[in-house]
Amino acid sequence: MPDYDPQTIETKWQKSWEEEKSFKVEADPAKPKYYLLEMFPYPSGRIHMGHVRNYTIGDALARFKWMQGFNVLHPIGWDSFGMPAENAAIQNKSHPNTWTLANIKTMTEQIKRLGLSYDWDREIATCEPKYYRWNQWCFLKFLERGLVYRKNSEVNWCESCNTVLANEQVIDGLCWRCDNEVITKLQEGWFFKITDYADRLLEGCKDLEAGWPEQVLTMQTNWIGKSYGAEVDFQIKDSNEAIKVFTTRPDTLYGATFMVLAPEHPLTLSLSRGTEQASAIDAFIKEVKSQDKIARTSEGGEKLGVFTGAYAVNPLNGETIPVWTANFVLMDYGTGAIMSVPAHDHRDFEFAKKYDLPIRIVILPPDGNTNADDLREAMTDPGPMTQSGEFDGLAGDEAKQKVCEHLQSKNIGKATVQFRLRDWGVSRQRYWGTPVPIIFCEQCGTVPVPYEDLPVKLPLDAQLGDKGQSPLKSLDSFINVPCPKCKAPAKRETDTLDTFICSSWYFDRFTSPDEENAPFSKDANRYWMAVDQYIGGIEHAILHLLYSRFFHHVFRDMGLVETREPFAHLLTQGMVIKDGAKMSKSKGNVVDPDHIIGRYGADTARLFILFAAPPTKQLEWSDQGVEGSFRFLKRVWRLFDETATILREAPGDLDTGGDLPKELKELRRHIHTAIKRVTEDIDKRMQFNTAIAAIMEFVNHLYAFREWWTSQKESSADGQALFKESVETLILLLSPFAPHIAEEMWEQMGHSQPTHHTPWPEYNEEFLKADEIEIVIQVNGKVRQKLSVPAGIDEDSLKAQSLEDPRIREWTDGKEIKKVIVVPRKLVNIVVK
RNA sequence: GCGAGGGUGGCGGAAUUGGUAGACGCCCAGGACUUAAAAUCCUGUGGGAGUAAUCCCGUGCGGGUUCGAUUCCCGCCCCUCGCACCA
Repeated sequence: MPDYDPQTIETKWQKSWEEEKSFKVEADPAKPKYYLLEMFPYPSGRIHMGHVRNYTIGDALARFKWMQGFNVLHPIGWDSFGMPAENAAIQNKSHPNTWTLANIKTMTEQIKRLGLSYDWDREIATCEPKYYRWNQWCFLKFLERGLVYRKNSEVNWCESCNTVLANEQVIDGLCWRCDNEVITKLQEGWFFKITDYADRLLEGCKDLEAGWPEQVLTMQTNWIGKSYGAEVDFQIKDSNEAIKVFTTRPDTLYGATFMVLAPEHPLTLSLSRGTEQASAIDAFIKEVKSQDKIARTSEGGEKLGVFTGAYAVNPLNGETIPVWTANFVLMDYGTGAIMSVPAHDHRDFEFAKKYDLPIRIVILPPDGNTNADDLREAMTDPGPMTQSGEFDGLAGDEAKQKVCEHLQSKNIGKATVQFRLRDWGVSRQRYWGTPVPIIFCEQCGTVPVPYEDLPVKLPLDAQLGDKGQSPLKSLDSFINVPCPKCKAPAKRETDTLDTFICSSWYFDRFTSPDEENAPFSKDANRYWMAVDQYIGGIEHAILHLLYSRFFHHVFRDMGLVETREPFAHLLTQGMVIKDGAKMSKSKGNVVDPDHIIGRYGADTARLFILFAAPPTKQLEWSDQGVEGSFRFLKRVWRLFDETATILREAPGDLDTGGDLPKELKELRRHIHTAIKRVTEDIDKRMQFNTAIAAIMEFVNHLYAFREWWTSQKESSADGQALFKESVETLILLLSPFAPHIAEEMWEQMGHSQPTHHTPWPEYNEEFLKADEIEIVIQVNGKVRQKLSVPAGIDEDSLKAQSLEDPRIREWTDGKEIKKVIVVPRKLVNIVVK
């Protein structure tokens, strides 16, 4: 009678799965497909509990889908370009490639010890030329489509990482990777025109409502930030020039009492020339430029401004209004200039009060008071226009529309939209990434590397500078190339591409990882995409998930993919925490997955992680909880092991002809209840914790049944058969969560087909019904009695029986019975007074 | 400030359509087995009163709807996350 020995069992089955290539799949139009994907890991060194949780959730689902008969694509790969490799290499005086490959090796071993159902034949690593050549291909194709451009601009710069960051990679003014403060810097670089797709990315969110968490969609929607409004031209006094502004409140145009330009706005400087404000403007521009961009753009920052010396004309009321410049107006949103309506905008109000500028109420307040002197704060609510000439009385969208029509008819403005989204800066001044496939030629200018010359290989013999400066800039063998057009000596671009490009289409590559003539095969893509279920951390809610959607939309325009969106369903798993905090080395609360697997086995680790919390919630690590899961698996093993003989001799089928004794009927009901609960918890609710709870309850019932059964003098063949059915069901229900122990028991039961190729058990509604059910009897909504009655009892008898019950009589005697509510199969509520 | 999600025993969490609040597990206590321990099994376990039967209270707080509310509505408090001078 061997004890449960996870190490032996797990080694045995992992070896078997690997040798048999148990989870290898091919596209097969005859079978329904299911593409399950976890966000592929960065090979940082060793796996942590967050990885374990991510992959365990995915694996449970994948195995379940296999058993449901789907052709399951469940791949894994490595997001293996990026800065940590460089930093580690500098520290260890090694090479990023060496470091990365060693980490992949270590982490592969660790992942394999978890018993995950991956198709390892599809493994990819983005740092391999056969992968990143297609990043370059995408770059060139996007360039052809006008979606890539180069510009000199103020960019986010991380001093510690020595590189540019995209807007999405700046979190609270800090670098997303190293938490260092981000500064702005003028830098030339490549941009992806993601703004061209702003509207479609926004609309796509609607397609995703059924499958994505609302939170993520809200974040994406806010990030794209579409605003409806109007562009309006304000004529500059005594000049032919106009200042173009964007406003979301054209209905407040009559209240525009001054204007504000961004300090960087070209008119700020030019308007002030020749006025007595010239020197003040010069000083102000200088001051704002030295001001930290983050501080400047954060709410509550002090609003500072200076009069430019110039005036403009309000196009609707003809009033002359002063033009100011101020730090809170940004050059890169809208037109870089605003009309200020202090009565109806918080910022304008604050600014007007500070610099004593006029305020005029043009939206009627609820109390009807239009005296601006009484205004304590800006009134930003919508309302009827007032003091606005012919528009008085119009309100809301109608008012805005009418004003826009008027502007348009006079050719001084029009309805328009603005987006908060900025183009995606993809140039990185670092080494360990995809080289940008561009050559600079003095004669021909910027020349794309011809497709047939791809990949532009990243030279692996380069030595990193000790501050992370890219060695490419000084590597003559890399830089010096003939111009593809004129063959004259030219120079390669030395920037590399943002690693987020690698992860923006890897899921497409998984459909045909060995494709040599394209980033992926269209046929394979058509069969496998979209990803049916994507699983990963919420930290990618904007970054990776937005970029991937952008790529997918472009691919669709290129005719490479057919689905509208790449990820049909998204699950954002919660964090793993311990002692109330995220696991981290600095806090010393890290639990090493290897340690847990070594001590209890992968099945215990998996079971605990799935049982401790629903997948989307954060999970508090508990060593005692792990003990509990281990104890449960031992309990399952014992149940199986101690009855192995009985199970082996059991007849295959139940002799259903005879009426079963009560205990057997009960057992059968427990089997089918367990199947129903586990199936629905996985499939409909994705709530593994309750699925496992249902299995635990089932096991408790099996123990109770076994005790009753072994106490019987004679054991019936039906009992034996049903017990066998119970244990086999248990094994199958358990197998997505704890696959090794399940597989071992399954084999010992005499099955040659592995569990993941065995159909998922089905329940029979008929067997879910009990003969006797418990009905709760309430008096005035309080539970006073519980009755066991036949399941088929009719309402009237139930009602009568309830009213006659002695204990209920104690509450109802001498009182007037106002009403009796009967909820079939559940309760009776007697209302008395 | 705006948006989203939360608040249930000592702890993690259940309650799926308005119908027995606390499933399942952890912790803890008691018992069985054992020379003993470990392992295992059994019992108990929201709070209060009571020998007990049983009763009262109880899902952040205050109200409401309802025969009945963790669930729906109104107001408030607190926590987490995201956005945040975006005109």
